[in-house]
Amino acid sequence: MSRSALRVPVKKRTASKVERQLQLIRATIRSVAKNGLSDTTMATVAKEAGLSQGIINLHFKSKERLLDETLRYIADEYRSVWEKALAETGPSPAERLTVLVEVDFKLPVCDRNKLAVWFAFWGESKSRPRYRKLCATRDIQYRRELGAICEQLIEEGGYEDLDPMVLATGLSAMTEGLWLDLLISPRSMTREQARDICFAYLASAFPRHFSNPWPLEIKS
Amino acid sequence: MSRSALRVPVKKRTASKVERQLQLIRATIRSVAKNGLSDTTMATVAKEAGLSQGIINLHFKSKERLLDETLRYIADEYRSVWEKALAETGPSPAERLTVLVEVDFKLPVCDRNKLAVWFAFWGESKSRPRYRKLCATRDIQYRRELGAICEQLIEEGGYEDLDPMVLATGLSAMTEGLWLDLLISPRSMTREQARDICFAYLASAFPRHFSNPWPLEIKS
Amino acid sequence: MSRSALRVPVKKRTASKVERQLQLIRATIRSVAKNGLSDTTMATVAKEAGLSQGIINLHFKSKERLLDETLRYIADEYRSVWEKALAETGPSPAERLTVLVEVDFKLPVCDRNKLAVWFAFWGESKSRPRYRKLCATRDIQYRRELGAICEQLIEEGGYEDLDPMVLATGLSAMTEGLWLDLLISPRSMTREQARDICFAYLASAFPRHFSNPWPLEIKS
Amino acid sequence: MSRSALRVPVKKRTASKVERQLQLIRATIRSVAKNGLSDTTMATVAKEAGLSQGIINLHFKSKERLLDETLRYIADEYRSVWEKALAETGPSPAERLTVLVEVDFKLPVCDRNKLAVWFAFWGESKSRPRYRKLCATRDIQYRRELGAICEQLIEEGGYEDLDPMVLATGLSAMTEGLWLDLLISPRSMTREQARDICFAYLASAFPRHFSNPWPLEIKS
DNA sequence: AATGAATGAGGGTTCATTCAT
DNA sequence: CATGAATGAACCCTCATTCAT
Repeated sequence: MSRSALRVPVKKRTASKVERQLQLIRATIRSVAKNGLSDTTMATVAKEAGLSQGIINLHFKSKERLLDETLRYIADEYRSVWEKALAETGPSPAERLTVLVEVDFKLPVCDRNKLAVWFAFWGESKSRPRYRKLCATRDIQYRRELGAICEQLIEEGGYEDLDPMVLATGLSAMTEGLWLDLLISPRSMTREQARDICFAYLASAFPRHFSNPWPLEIKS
Repeated sequence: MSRSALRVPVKKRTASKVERQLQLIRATIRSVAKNGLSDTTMATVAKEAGLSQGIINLHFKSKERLLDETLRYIADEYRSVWEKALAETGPSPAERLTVLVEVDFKLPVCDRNKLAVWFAFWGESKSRPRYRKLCATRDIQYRRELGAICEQLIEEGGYEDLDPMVLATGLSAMTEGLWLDLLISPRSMTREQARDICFAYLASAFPRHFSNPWPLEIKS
Repeated sequence: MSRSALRVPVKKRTASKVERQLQLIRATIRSVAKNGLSDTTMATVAKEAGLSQGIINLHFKSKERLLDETLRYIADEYRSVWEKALAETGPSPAERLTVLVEVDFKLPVCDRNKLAVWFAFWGESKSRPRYRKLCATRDIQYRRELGAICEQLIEEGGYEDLDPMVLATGLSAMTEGLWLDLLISPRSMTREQARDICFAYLASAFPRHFSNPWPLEIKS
Repeated sequence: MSRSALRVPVKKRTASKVERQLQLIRATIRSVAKNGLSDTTMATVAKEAGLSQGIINLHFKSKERLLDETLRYIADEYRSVWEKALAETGPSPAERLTVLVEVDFKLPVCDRNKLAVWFAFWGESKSRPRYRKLCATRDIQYRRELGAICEQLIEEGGYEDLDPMVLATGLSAMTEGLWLDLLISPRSMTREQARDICFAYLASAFPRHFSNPWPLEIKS
């Protein structure tokens, strides 16, 4: 009997290829979080994945491509998470806004390893247009959505002196800044406290839709 | 014709130690901004400074020390800028808050090269406790001051349901997030617009002390 | 004409780990003999081995380790040679002493390249405790054996006024000194003449067991 | 009054040049003994001398020349010591031989720093013809003298079956080997014990002129 | 004569990539 | 597909030498 007769269906082989790539991307995330981007080498990733040295160049053509795909993976995941969350939510802008804030401070988005990866790439983004582009794409979609929701809420709630893009940009920036805090000083805040700081902002801006989530007891 | 007649004004061959170190630190900032942290080498820095390869190890013992000193330089500069600004401002908490926000979005703090350096280091901070420590030191001082000012303003203005640390943390996070936007998408916003997004937040939180800085016209 | 038709027998691209390490150690011996210890670089060794630069750090972690292993290799070889020679010799102390001297002036021990390595390391031994330790280990075993044999011979032959350790130390020192002569002035003496100088010493000390190996005709 | 009028006599300046060179040579000896030849740099020597970096290239043209002069200094000193010792000794060959052995194991010759330098250079001598030449020159003179004395002693004492060059070479080799022992294992022997091992050799070879210097109590 | 800042070639080492197995 | 030995370019760093002071 020939060896090939024993083989599992070809489909499995293709599937396993995607799986391997995912395995390597996840190993990359762990390595970047643990070692930093500049100390992440093909070796650290391969070791983290429990595989051999040459495997990355087999599945991704180069280190550059591996990093690109890793960033794309996180960006795609982020987008699919909030899109799914919105899809499961009713039309109320306040509720939709609540949902958007909440996913930003829950797993799988607000995972410290993934935050480390985000900031690692952001940290290099000025000098690497490719990263900036990948990040920007993610961002534009999100801000557009956020802006639209804010606009609805302003109109619906009669907050005439508010600018939707100011709100969206401010909230988005606050989220990113809080992520940074969670990354750098994880002791100073929990994810829930970070989230509530955003809700406090929303309570200030939209007092008839959001209320202050006291008390928070943020450290120093 | 004598050789000296042909001589162009030559860079000083010797300079004071402090001067050279500053020159190298500034070259490092430019190189990190231009090439990213992981593509910043002794060669790129030396070239940026217009000096030879070996000079860095002469003045700083190692690359590691050069990067540490660069981060410290920026952190020190930041701190001295806002301390000086506060020292020149009266006791009114609203005015002090205004000043703090304004320095964050003016030169020399809100310089795109320096922002690139901040985020480059933040991006590696999870894996490099030394960086985290250096950054944290800067941060703690700033937040304490910010928190104290918010506390005064809350008390003075009768904003009883506001938490000073929530305000301070939120404002600080928003600033950092806006810096990130200015770094990654410099086209989407000016420094002044970014600043006004912060003032919009303050206007929401402290309506009797700050007013909305309309119109902003933030892009997409 | 196909390319493969032109192919010369190619060096194996992969070899067993032990084989490669041995290849590199032998290349190190040649390089130290040819260039001296301080002019032996990773490049000279790699070139001598016909391999690439990075190979040494792949098999030995560092240059330091390569040199350590090289010294250990020679020391181990030396010890195994005289131990084997003694094992093949009968119990007569005079015969055993003869064998020990002979081994010291025959290949593979008395190889000029290896002598060069010995003296290269001895020359650095004062400032490198590691080398001293490696050398001392070799020495102690040898002297102990030599001392024991001398003791037997003294007792057996009734050389009551001789001290075994003085003989052993003196003979051992003379051997090392002759090695130095063979290294520095290879023209002045052959290995056999050097050996016979030792036998002349033994003939003086143990006249009833050794006789003078005349004539030697040593050059000035 | 002109500045030059205040100057000390020119002679002093010339004398100080030689002094400086001596100072640097002595610093080199200490550095080679302490750091080894391959870790002896212009910096270690300058520091050992308490002078500045550039001074060596000022007084010697290069590092190579400094090392040459250092070796020459030690070789010259050695020669002048034994020549002076012989000059102060009568015509008796046994006495002259005694004197030669004694100076080899007394200061300033048998100084551990200087031994370290000797062996450092010998260790590199195979690959550096210049060193070999410098060393050989020293050696030839010494062996010729030693051979001549042995010849006289053999003739005078009727040791007909002894070969003067064998004795001279053997004694000289033993001395060098004992120096090596003193360098590598200073604990195992004193200079006096080493000397007496040589005298034991002479007592074996020339029983009517030398007697055994018991007891020695050499360590293992 | 003496200093020490500056240079730049060359050292050891790392690491992305290749390729025989 | 997968491995890991091998490569070689590029990294950080050292150090002999130069030269303005």
